[in-house]
Parts: sequence; C-alpha cells; structure tokens
Amino acid sequence: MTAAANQSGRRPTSRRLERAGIRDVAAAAGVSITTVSDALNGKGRLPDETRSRVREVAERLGYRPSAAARTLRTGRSGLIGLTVTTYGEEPFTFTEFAYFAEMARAATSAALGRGYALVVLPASSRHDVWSNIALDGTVVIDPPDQDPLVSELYRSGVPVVSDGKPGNCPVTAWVDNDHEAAVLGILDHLSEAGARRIGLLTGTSTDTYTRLSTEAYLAWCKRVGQEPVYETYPAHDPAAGAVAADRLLARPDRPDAVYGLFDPNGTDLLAAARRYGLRVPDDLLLVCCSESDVYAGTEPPITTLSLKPRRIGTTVVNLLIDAIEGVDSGTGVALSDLTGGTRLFPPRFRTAGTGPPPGTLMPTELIVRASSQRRSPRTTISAPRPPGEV
Amino acid sequence: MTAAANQSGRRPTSRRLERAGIRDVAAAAGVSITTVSDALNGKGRLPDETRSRVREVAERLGYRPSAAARTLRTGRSGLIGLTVTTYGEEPFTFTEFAYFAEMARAATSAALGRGYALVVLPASSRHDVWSNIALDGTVVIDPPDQDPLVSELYRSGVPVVSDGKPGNCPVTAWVDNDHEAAVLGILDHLSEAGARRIGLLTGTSTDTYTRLSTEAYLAWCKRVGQEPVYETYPAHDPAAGAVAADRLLARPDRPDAVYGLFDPNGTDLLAAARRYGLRVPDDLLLVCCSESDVYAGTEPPITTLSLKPRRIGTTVVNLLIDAIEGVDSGTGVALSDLTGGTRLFPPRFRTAGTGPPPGTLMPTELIVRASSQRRSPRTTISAPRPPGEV
DNA sequence: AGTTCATGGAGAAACGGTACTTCTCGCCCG
DNA sequence: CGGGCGAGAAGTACCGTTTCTCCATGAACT
Repeated sequence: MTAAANQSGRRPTSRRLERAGIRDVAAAAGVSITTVSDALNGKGRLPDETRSRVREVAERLGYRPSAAARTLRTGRSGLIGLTVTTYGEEPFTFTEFAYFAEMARAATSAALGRGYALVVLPASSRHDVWSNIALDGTVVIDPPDQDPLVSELYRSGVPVVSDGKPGNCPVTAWVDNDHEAAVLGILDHLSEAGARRIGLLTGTSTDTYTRLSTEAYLAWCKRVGQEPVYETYPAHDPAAGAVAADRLLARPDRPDAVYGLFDPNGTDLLAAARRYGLRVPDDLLLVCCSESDVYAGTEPPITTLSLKPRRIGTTVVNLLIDAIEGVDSGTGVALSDLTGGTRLFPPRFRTAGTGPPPGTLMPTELIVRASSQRRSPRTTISAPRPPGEV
Repeated sequence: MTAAANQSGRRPTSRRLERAGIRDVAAAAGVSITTVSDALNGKGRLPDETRSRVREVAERLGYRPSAAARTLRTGRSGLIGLTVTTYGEEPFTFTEFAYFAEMARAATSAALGRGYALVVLPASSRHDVWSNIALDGTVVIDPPDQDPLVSELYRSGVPVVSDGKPGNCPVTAWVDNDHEAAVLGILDHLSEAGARRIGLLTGTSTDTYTRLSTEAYLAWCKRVGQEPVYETYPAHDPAAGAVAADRLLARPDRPDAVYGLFDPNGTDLLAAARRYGLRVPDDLLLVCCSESDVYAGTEPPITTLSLKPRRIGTTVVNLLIDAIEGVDSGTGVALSDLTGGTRLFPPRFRTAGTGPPPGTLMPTELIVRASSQRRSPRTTISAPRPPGEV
C-alpha cells in the first residue's frame, strides 16, 4: 500500500527529509486524514482495530502532530504566561526571592499536571514578544495599579489571574494571602510574648502586600493605643534593608519587638541588634516574612511568616485553567454563581458577568521559633493547617 | 471605506466580537492582505505613506497578528524549551538550588533580549506535553547519559544545547564549566593555606559535574601522593548531606580541609565541625561550591566556588539561538569551521557536519573568604576575570 | 515606437491539522 | 418493500498568516 502522499496531488515538489505529516500517516495506513486525526485523538466512531492500526503506523513513521497547526485550528495552545514583575534595572526578580521561586515552581507543576506549560515573561518585555506568543491565559504576579499590559490582555479576551489582589486592573480572578489577618496575628503573638512597643520594617512601594500589611499595622496600633514605630525602604534594594533595620533600632523610641515585611529583614535585624548589643529574644523579639529555611538555623532561629507560595501558585494556575476551559469549552458548564467578590479559602469560579472579579484569600502560616518567645524556646508550632494540599 | 470584510465573501457567518484579523485591517485600509502583511513586517516595496496608513489602521482596530498562524506559516514559534532535571518525587529541582535559579534567570533574560521566550519543561513531563508545543529549540540542563528525550528532540531536528557536557546524547552544542581546573585550583589553594590532608564531600549520582570533579580530586591525590578521603551521598537529598558531612569529620583519618561539591555542604560542614569542636579555619579549612551569598555572612565566612551560572545561562541560550537562526536562515551565513570539539571561552558555532558537538568551557570563580585562609582573613580575591559579560 | 525596468500592489497557494457535514452500507422494522 | 438508523469512514471548509508569483502602470532608454 504505497499509495504515497504524492498521489493526493498535494505535494507537487519532491519531499525532502521533512517530518511525516498527518497525510503521510493516512496514506501509509490506507485511510483518510480524518480517520487518522480521530484515531489519534480518541474522537469519532472508529472500531478499536482501526484505531490501533493507525496508531501503530503513526508510531512507525515517527509522526508528531504540528503544535502550531493544532493551535491555529483549535484556538488553544496549551501555553500559560507567567508574568514576573521587574524591579530596578535587573530584568526581573523572578527567582530572586524564595517566594517567587517557590510560587513559580508550584505553578509550573500545577500547570503541567493539567497539560499546560508555562512561559516566563517579564511584564516589561517588548510588546512584540508578548503578541508573538499564543497564550491561553496569563498568571500575573502582583500587578501594579492600572497595568497597561494586564488591561490589554484582559481586553483581548485572554483570561488573567493575578497573584496579589489587583488594584485597578480588570482581571478574571485573583488570589492573595489574608495579609491583614496575618499581620494582626503576628502583632498579637508578639504582644503575648511580652512586647510593649512593636516596630515595623516596611517598604516604600505601593503594591498590595506592602500597603495592606502596613495599614493593618497602623490599625492595630490605633486599636491598642500604641504609637506606630516603623521605617520604610525600597524593598527591591537589598542594601537599603540593612540601613533601614539599623535606623529602626537606633530610634529614641526603640521598639522591643519588630516585624519585618521582607525576606532579608530577619538577618538584617539580627545584625543590627547585634550592633546595638541587643539580645534576641531577651531584649528584642523578632519576626519576619520569609520562605527561606535559613531562619531555622540562625542564632537564634527566627520566627517567620510563610505566605505558602506553593499553595498560591497552585491555586492561581488552577483558577486560570478553569477559566480557560470553562469559558471556551462551548458546552458552557455553567459554574457561574452569585455576583463575585472576595471569598474565603475554597476557590470557586465565576464565568461571566460584571462586578468585581472573584478573589480568593489564602491563609498564611506562622512558624514560631526562638526569636519571638521569651520562655521555652525551640518549640515549633504552626497555625492550624487548613485543608488543601502542600 | 466600509468595504467590510464580508465583501470578500470569506465570512459567511456573522462575525461576533472576535479579534480583528489581517483581513479586517486590509478591508479597512482598502488594500490587500499582502500589503498589510508587508507593511506591518517591513517587507515588500511599499511607499512610506501606505506603510504608515496601514499601521495606523491596524493600530486603530487593535489588530494583533495570530501567533499560531504565523508560527504555522513560518515554522518558527519564538519559543525555547528549558528542560529541568527532576530528582526524587518532587517535580523538579528548578529554582531549588541557587545555581538553577540564576541560570534560568539569565537564560530567560538572554532569550528575551533576542526575541525569544522560555518555556519551562521538566524532562519527565508526559510526552504529549512536549509534542504539543512548537519549540524552536531546547536548552537542557545536565542531561543524563542516553537521555531519550534529548535524543528524540535532536532526531526530529530541534536544536538542543546542553548545560553540562553531555554523556552520550547527541546535542547541537554544549556549555560547561571547566570542573577539572576548578577542583585542581581549589585543592592547590587549600594546600597553600596549609592543608595536609584534603577531604571531599561528593555525590553518588553519575552526572558530569559530580563525575569530573571527583575524578579531578582523585587524580590530584594520586599526583601529590595523598590518600583520598571522601564521602558520598545522594545530592538531591538535603538531609543526607549533613549526615555525610558528619561521617567525613568522624573518620579516623580526619581531613584538615574539606571541599564540598554541593551548595548546602558549607553549612553542613560548619555544623559538623562545631559538633566535633573543630574551629574553622584554624583546625579545618573549608570550601564549598555555591552560588548563595549566605556564605558571606556565616561565622566564619566560607570560601565558595562560583560556577557563574548567569554566564552559563546566557551562553547556552545564545548558542542555541545561533543554531536556530543559523541553520534555518537560508542565507547560510557559513559560520562553520574546523571539525568541532572542545574549545575554550570564546564560543563559536558549527553549522553542520558530524563528529563531536562543539563544546565551550567556561571558567569558574573562587571567592576566597576566611574559611580557607589561616592568615589575613576577610580578603576577597577573585580569579582573573575573563572577558565577556556578567 | 517598442523594450526594459522599477514601483506598487494584488492573488492565491501553502502551512498541517481539526471539526463539521456528508456518504455508503447493511440491517431492522413497520 | 421502502425508509430510518447507526456504524464506519471520507470530503472539505476553515484557522490566519506569510510568501511566491504575477500583473499593471508609467518612465526611461534604445
């Protein structure tokens, strides 16, 4: 059955050593290309015998369907963009901080588990790079207010799910930690450990994380009647953190406990404390937000707040893929409900409509170590573990 | 000029709110789609007036060319795969170690700079994920001998460049550090600092890095007449490292200097030394291979070997894109030369032919800190910086 | 006046699949 | 005995670009 591909008249020029196409398989198996497509994709009504025969022929010919052609026809590429923010001159902070690294890893893994692959794209990349890639959807990390990129993606119909509650950008959905609850929890924790004046090391940027956390701190201060004691610095500048930590401990109204919002704050504060002869936790209680496990090994070990980035990454991707498949699957599996808005943990998805995009708040986890306890150190107690993986 | 797209008779069904296509632009501008394509891509012979008019119309309509269609037609997707190895049960070690994280970041950046985006793909992902993505080429990190994935990619004509000298897989090109020179340099450095018996903490896996480094160590021992003192452990198991470090220092023939091949070895060895009451660097000289800057802050700071992952990532990607564009550009910019084989720093590219794939060896950098010096600590001396960026 | 040539642009064939629609049977049933 | 039905499979219109070929037209040249 060498009814070659040429017989179909579709290949006028002599075929070079190019890859086998679906037509070659069809010719070799003595069936139509429709049958080949159906057999390989498990569609259509075909007896198992035909199906397996076609598959075998395809295997023998080393046939690999063209992803480009499939994407063009089906409108789905199986590609998800992972937008990473860019600070300063460096292309992006992707993998710079443990948070992003872990989040990205979990996101990649989750996407792959559902048959999608992730494309890493800095938000600042040239427009042509973005539009040169067929994306089924995009995960955007911590979008700034009015991000033009996000707006355009959203407008052009590409689902966008953000990690971090978006400011003014329209997104399909978003996921974030309950930063307010986290900060309040830490402040209470420090209070219970005996802190009388709790300081905050925070950032100058206006992203949601910094803003919500700082606001929660200020609200707490007002509530308990403590004068706020905080220092700010540009979080993306690693050197500035040490300086700010020093400033905070050099103040006349020096705090006896500090919460640092960013990953390196723990070591910065520890070093500053050492310079001022302050002993941790005796003279100074310390907590910082970090995903790094180096704080389990510092002297003393430092209590950290984990944002559980893996959980976030997984959730974000799943939400995005739900949106992609829900919206486009045609069957219209109406998962829609209510009017959208913030809800707690078990994420759901809203298919269409107006109003605020649905958001999901994920809990954080406080890993209590010696630096925030005046007695019985070395105990590691976690907040009650919520359901869900990771 | 509402000569609508329907006039062409190509859109029988009523157009919904879909994105504008090139036909819509052509109709709106009153030209043919060829002209639109040429105008937008800077091709063809068109007066500037037409060009700018078409561009303006396209802009007004919010036209974005379909990446899928372009890919199908041109055979180029602008996508590069970044294959990450997978250890144990975790999906992949991507971003697990600082080396990979930095390398990936540099690779992403380099690719973007040349108009390509990176797709992160674990080597273990299901075959269908791989073949579902149109890749112009692939970067593979540390391929194991006879990697079937790499073989198939290579066979199907996709350029493959590996980070790490490949074992038996055919690749287009590869980049690696000069591990032998690095290890010999460290051993000499430790010797000069007064070490009499240098131990090695190495891995059990058979990847090139581990193998070459260990062999270099053994060769050095034989040359200087020292009995080898080393312990091995599965490098992907973080807990095993501490145990192995302990074993090494518990030996009757305890070394007075140790080089640890993996990132966490520094802290592991430091902790083990403390347990045995050994002072660093007085009783024990320490060097480990790491990209982490925590070793600048340990007590004492630890001398590290940096593999300069950013430089590697950049080089790998550039080599790959050279291969992609060199092979397919048709113009045949014959960069070809010689017969291929290992060469030092300035990377070149071989277009075709048989024989060993061209490899590029990149130098490493020893960051000397207190842990490997008996006198005058705190000095940071680098190896002479080679040309090239980063 | 007829041939070149450059200019500006249109036509249509791919690219390689997928998904409707249609066709041909053989069979069952009224 | 005709029509409906369902299985098995083929036909073919797209998906939205790029690119190759070709066609006018007018100016310049012989």
